[in-house]
Amino acid sequence: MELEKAYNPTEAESTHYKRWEAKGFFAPEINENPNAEAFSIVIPPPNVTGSLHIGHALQHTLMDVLTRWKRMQGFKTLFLVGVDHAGISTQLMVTRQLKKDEHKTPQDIGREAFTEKVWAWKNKYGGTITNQIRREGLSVDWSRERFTMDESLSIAVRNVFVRLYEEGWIYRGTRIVNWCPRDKTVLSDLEVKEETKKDGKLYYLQYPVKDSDKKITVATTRPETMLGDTAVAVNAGDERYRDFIGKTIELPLTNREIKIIADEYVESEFGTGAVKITPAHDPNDYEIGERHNLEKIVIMNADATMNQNAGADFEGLDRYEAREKVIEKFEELGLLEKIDDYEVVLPHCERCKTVIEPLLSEQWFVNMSEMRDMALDLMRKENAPHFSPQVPHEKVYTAWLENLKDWTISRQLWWGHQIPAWYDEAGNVYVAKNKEEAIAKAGTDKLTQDQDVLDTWFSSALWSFSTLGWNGETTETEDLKTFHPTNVLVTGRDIIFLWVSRMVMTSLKFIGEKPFSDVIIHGTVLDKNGQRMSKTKGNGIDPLDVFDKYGVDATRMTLAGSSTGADFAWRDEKVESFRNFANKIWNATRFCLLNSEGAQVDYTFLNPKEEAREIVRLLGDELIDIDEEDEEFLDKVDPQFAKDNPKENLSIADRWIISRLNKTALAVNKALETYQFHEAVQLLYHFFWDDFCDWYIELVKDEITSVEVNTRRDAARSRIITIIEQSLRLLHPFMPFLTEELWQKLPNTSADLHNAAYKSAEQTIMLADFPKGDANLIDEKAETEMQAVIELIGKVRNIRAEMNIKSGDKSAIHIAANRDLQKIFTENEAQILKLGRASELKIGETLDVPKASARGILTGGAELAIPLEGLIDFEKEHERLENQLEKLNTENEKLVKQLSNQNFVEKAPPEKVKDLRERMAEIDMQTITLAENMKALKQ
RNA sequence: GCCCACUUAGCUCAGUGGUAGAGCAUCCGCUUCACACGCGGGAGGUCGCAAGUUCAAAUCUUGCAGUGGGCACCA
Repeated sequence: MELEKAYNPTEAESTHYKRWEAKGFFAPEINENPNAEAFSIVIPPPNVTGSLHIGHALQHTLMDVLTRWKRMQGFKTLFLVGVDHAGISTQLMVTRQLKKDEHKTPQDIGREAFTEKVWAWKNKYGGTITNQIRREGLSVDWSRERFTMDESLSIAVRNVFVRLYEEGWIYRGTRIVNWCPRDKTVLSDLEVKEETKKDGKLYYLQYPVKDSDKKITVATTRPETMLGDTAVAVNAGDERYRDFIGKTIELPLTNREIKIIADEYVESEFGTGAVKITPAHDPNDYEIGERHNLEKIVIMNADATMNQNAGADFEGLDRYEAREKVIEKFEELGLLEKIDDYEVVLPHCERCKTVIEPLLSEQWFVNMSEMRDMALDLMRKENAPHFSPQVPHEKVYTAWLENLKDWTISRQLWWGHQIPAWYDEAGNVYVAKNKEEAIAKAGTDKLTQDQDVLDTWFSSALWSFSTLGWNGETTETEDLKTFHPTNVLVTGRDIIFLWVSRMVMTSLKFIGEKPFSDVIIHGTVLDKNGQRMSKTKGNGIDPLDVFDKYGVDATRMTLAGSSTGADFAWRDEKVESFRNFANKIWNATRFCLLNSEGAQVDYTFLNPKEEAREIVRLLGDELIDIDEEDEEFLDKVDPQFAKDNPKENLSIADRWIISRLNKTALAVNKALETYQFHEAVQLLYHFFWDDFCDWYIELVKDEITSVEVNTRRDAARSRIITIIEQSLRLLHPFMPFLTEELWQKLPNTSADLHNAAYKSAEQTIMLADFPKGDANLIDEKAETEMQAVIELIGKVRNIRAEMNIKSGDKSAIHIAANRDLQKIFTENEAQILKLGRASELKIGETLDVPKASARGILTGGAELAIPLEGLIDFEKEHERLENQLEKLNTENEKLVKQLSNQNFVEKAPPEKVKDLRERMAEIDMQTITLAENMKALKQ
C-alpha cells in the first residue's frame, strides 16, 4: 500500500466523523458491558447565536480528549452536547435582523410574533455552532442533544422556580438594580463590568440652607441625579455640619425641600463631607433612605431619559443632556462651586458596553443563602468540587460564595423562560408551574402572566441534571442514575460564579448531590502579543481558519499542549509544528506500510514475556524451572526455541522501544488522570518523533526493508507496525482523524482490537483498547544499553560534523571499551556502521590508531577514535578537545566544591553523595583520556 | 483599597529542593531510497531584583519591582 507523500487532513476529517456519528460510536449505548463504569461530561452550552471561537476549541478539545480516552478504556461514556438560548444576545440579534429586514421593532410586532421569529431564527441559524462542533471532531452524543428551552428543561425551570418561591427563597421586591438603558433590562451584578473612566468630573454643587444665608456644598459625579435628591447627609461627628443637622435645604431647580440628616455612612474626610442622597438612583443612598425613611423619587425612564419627576425643564432629556443642563442652571444661579477632574469607575453592561444606571425597580430575586451554605459545606466536608488547578480557583470560588448577595433573576426580555407568576386584577401574585394551577390557586381565570423572563443562567444552573431528564416532575431517570454526578466540568474562569457555583447549588438542592466531581479551569487564549482577543480589537483567531490551514488534529494538539489552566499567547508557528508532527506520523506509517508485506498488527510481538509464558505452557512447566521475574528468563525458557521463533529474538533496540512505549503509555495515563494534558502531549510527541522515528525506525530500517523474505524480517515488520498501532491508539484522543485514517490502513486491524466493551461494533480506533502500559515490559537494562549506542553514534556524528567530513565519505570507527560495552556495540554493529556512516567498526580493549585521528570519550570509560588520514585539521581537533575539556573542568569544579563541603557529605542523602562521587570519577577518567588525546595530537 | 497569578534561551512556554528543558527562530552541513511539513550537528540562560531558610534554592519564606487578572468601592 502506498500513501500520499503528505497528510492531507481535509478528506479524513470529512469522512470519519460522518461514519462515527452514523454508527452510533458516540452514544453510551455502544458499550456492551452491563457493568461498565460510567464517565460523563456535559458541555458548557455555547450560545445558540454563537459561532466557534478559539476558547471553545480549547475547552472542547480537553473534554473530547478525556471522553475519548475514557471511552477507549471501556467506560460507558457520555459527552452531552447542547446549546443555550442566550436570552439577551439572541433577542438583540433578532431585533437587529427585524429592523434591517422589516424596519420594525419587537414592540411593533408584539411578543408572540417576535418569539416566533426568534424560534425561526434559532431553527435556521442555531445549527451553526453544532456543525462547528462536528468539525472539531467532538465525540458528543447527538441523540441526547439539548437546548435550554426544550420542553423538559423548561418544565424543570418552572418547577425549580415554584419550589424556591414556596420555600421563600425566591421573592419579588423593589430594589436598586443594575439597569441597562440600551437593552432596557435589569442585569445581575455578574453581568456588569466596571470600567475606569479617566476623564471623569466631580461636580461641587451648593445647596442653600433654608432660612439662612449659608450653603452646603455637595460633590457628585452624577449631578443630574440631584433632581431626585431627598436629603443631604453628613457625619454626626463632623464639627462643620453639626449645627445643620435637622435643618432644611431648598433644593435648587426643584420646588422641593429636603432635610439634612446624619448618617454613619458619610466620611467627613471625603469630598466636602456632605453627601446628596438620591435613594432611587444609588445603592448606598437607597440604604440610607431606608434607614431614614426618605422618599424615593425615580427621575428616569427605562431608556435613561428624564421623566416627569425630573421637572418640566428636564423631562425627555437624555441623562447626559440633563447633566449639562443641570450644571448650566447651577452656574446661572451661582451655585456651581467648581468642577474637578476625577477618575471615576463606571459600571458598564457587559454585553453592549452602555453605562449602567442604578435604578429603583421591582424585580424577582433569589435569596441564595441556603443553597450557598450547602455549597460551602460540600467544599468544607468533601473538598468538592475539586478545582484544577486548585490554586487559585478554589479560594476564589469559596470567597465568592461567602459574600454572595441576592440574585436578580428577572429580565425585561421576551426571549427566555417567562416567569411562572400570574397576577389577578387586584395585583395579587400566584406562582405556579402553569396557568391552570395558577387559576386554581387564584380562583379566577382573569390572570395575566408576569411579562418578564428569567436570567439565562437560571436555566443553565440546572444543566447538569435537567439535561439528563430531571424536570421536577420526572425526578428519576436512567440517565440521571447512570451519569449524575458527572465526572468533570471543563470551563473558563469567567463563569465560575455565573455558572459553576450555581450548578453546584441547584444540584445540591434539587438532586441532593454535587453536579460534578472535578472542575477543570482552562486558560485564556491570547493573541500573539499577549493581548486578550476581542471583536473590537479584531485580533481574534478563527479556529475554522486554523482548521483549514493546519488541520483539526494539529489544532487540537496545540490547544491540549498548552499548559493546562495557564493563559497562553497564540502562535501559528506552534500549530505549524504540530501539523509537521501529524505529517511525521503519516510518513512513519507510510514507510511501514511500504514495507508491510508479511506483517500484521499483533501485540504479542511486543510482549515477549507473555509469549514466553505461552511457550512454558506449551512445553510443560515440569520441563523448565524458571523465574519469570528473571531478566534472562527468556533465554532460559528454551534457547533453541527462542532462536527459531523470531518473536522471541528481540534486539536491544526492540526491547528498548518496547520499554519506551510502555513507559510512555503509563505516563500518558497518569498525566491524563491528573488533567496534565500538556504533559501527555509532550510525552507522545517525544516518544513518537525522537524515540520511534529518529532512532527505532533508523535502527531497524535495513531489517524491515530487506528484500530477502524470511520470518525474521516479517517479525520485525509486524513489530514496528504494532508499535505504530499502539502509538496511534495513544494519540487518538488528541488526534482523532489522523489516527483513524492510518489505523484503518494498517494490516489486520479489526474489531478484535477493541476494548472488550465494544466487541460487536464495526472496527474503529476510537473503540480500540487504550494502552495502559505494562510495567513488566519496562526494561531498564535495554534502555541503558541503548543509551550507550545512542551516545556512541551521537559522538561519531558530532566528530564528523565538526571535522567537516562529507556525508558520502565513510570512515572507520575504533572503540576501546570494557567487555559489557564491547558486547553491546558488537550486537549493534550494523546499526552503528549505518548511522555513523562508517566503513568498519574495530572494537577492542585498547585503542590502536594513528595520530591523525579524531577522538571522543564515552560514558563508562570507553573511547572512540576516527582515523582521518589527510582529512584532519590538527588545530581544529585540538580546539574541539579543548572545548570539551573546558566543559568537564567547569563541572568538575562544582563537584569538587560540593564534595569538599563537610556539611554536604554529612547531611545530604548518601545516595546523592555516591552519585556525585561516581560522576566525579567519570569526569576524572574522561579528563585524563582527553588530556592524553590532546597530547597525542601534538606528538 | 483587598486578594491572586505570572516574571526561565531572541520568541512562546514546560520544569523539579540536588549538574537548566522543548517548540519556533538562529548558525553549519545534507536532494541519505517514509517525511525538506525532512535529516544530522552547533550556538544561545548567573531561571525579575534583594534578603532569608537549607549541606544544597530557578524550585521553599519574606520584601521589592514589573505585567496581567479577580473582588470591593467614597459621594
